Amino acid sequence: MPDGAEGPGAVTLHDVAREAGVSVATASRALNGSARNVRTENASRVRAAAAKLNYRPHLSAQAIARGQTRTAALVVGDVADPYFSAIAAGVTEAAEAAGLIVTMAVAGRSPERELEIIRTLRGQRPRLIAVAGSRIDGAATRAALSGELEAYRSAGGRVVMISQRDLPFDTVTIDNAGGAYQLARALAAAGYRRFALFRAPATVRTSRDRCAGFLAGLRELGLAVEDRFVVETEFTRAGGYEAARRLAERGLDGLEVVFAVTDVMAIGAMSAFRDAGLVPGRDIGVAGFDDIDSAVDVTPALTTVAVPLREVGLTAMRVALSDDPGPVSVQTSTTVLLRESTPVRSRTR
Amino acid sequence: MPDGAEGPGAVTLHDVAREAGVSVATASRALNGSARNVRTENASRVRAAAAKLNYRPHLSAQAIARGQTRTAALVVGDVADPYFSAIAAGVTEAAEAAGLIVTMAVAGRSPERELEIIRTLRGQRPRLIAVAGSRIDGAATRAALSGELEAYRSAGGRVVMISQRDLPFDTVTIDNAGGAYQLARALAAAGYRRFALFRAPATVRTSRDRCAGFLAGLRELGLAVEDRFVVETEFTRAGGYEAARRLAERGLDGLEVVFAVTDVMAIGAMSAFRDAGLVPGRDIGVAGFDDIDSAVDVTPALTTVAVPLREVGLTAMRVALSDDPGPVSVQTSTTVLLRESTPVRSRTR
DNA sequence: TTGAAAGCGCTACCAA
DNA sequence: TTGGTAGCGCTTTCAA
Repeated sequence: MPDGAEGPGAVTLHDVAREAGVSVATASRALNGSARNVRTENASRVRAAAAKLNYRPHLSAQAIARGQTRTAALVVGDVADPYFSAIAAGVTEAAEAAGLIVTMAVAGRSPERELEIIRTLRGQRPRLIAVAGSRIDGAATRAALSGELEAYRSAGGRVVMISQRDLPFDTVTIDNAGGAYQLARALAAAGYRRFALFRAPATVRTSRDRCAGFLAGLRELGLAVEDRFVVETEFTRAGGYEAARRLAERGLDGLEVVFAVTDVMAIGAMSAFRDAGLVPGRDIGVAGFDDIDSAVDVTPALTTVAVPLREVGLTAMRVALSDDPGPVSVQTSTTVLLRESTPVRSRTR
Repeated sequence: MPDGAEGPGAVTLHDVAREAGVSVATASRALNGSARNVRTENASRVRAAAAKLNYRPHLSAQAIARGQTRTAALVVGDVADPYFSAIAAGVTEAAEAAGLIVTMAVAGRSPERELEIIRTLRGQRPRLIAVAGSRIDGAATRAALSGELEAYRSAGGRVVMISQRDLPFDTVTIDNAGGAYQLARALAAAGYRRFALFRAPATVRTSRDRCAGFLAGLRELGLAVEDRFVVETEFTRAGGYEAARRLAERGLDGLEVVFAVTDVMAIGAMSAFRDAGLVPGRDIGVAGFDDIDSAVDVTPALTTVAVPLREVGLTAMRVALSDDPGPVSVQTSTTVLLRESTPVRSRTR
């Protein structure tokens, strides 16, 4: 009893074995091994003893002895963000179905923090590491990150990147460019001609892909976004708010619709427009991307590109738990949802 | 190399020690122990070897050897729910600040699942277990849950319950009754007299406390809620939607405002009212509880009772990591926020 | 079917 | 300051 002050310490297999009057080996077999080779009577004695003492096997000890854990590690940018929490929901659901415990870490959108987290997580020897975060191009940490994950994989671990295809690991991507492309066409078909683009710094892949897809869609139709209507801002609600505020302040000047690269930003933008006396959906169209839960609850309901976030999480786990060795890449498709925030424009011309 | 097919296996301290030409003891000291007692030259050799081999200490092995882990366990009802994800954000933030890894499990609002999860989690030997979920009264699992947690605590673990005070452990509660009480008074002061109540089954503590507080607030003013306006429904957006739909179908019949016990339900209700051709805030007032992010983004903005969710998470961790032995109970206060969904009623009478 | 004992990767004590 | 070594709680041979 090393830590008397801290309480009696947890019950060990030894205690159970003694209580049941068998050896630890037998107790181990009865509880967590192939119970087949244990006499029924002994097996039930052991189980009774375990129940009586409220025994739980020490997972770390099992991990050491067995040489593997039953843990899945998940890295997200921010749990409180519905984008990530929906993915996390999918991941945890699949993990629990597979009998794995999830350890989750929050990188807070910082590549340095992400790297540090993965270093630590690797020490857990999880069965897999799923990384959901915006890959930042040109981050100084990229090589280190890749090396860390590579070392983990070569030691037998599985890596799955969610929504970031530029690292040589299993990947579940979202068709960001394709979805934005379709959105551009849909908005054009609804009569919109003068667009603004709210985006994150170009180093954020997700943002860049969505922008590129959107612009490609417009270009095919002979349309474009004027430079002064391209606003670079933060990847948050506040960023969207701020961008819209600036725009409204300056005057819309013929602008018809804003595409913000995430719903969260779009919702911030709607709020700013309203605060500036503009009615979203009437005075200015607004579209987002992701189809987070609240997209249907804002008024007017937000036009967006639906991403099956929970399913992305499920898929990531399926990929990571499969036997397929080579870097697999799964692309989940997206769906344009036109809602009241971008009503059909009847142009008179 | 036991598992040749699976890869070379992870680098161990032995490998590092050999590479550096020192004993494992020295390597251990240089890397994870008090580096003071290691000759500078050796220390840097070891660090160099560790870096070269991309070594990460096996956390499970450390846990076994040291007799304790650096893990915090968190149980939530549903990660994708903003209520829980905000709490989770607070918990993870505090955990990471304390150098703890978070393992998170989702109970899916089922007491049985919650119990099973806690059993498993206990095997992790985390430093603490934080349980954020709606306590269900009369659940058959209550005693088992309590026993499980008690066993964990008596073995030196810390338990903190979030928003549920009926178990004998450290607790961080939300002033559900008080907040609802204040809300009732505020609505009455704004001129409302005829109320509806959307609540979860009475066995859900949070729901019950909020209802009780609300009714107490009304009662003090000589007001009440008619039985036919008390709707029991699910604790979700769909539940709120359904309740409002039924109400609208039947006819409001003088009803002035609905208090739904969570924002998520209130937002569902707003949506149903709108679908029934009623304008929330004009034809019918709506109020919720929690002040989730989207409460300000719906239109009209939702009147609610703000709960400092992230802070609840932070506080829970602070309590659990403190030395204070006795069951501590911290109550976080709430704030009524009157918004456009319940405009002041000018009664002409 | 059982128990003794050798590890698993690491820490920490004890001697040197 | 160092290395040898005895554990930590568990699994899994290997003999009996």
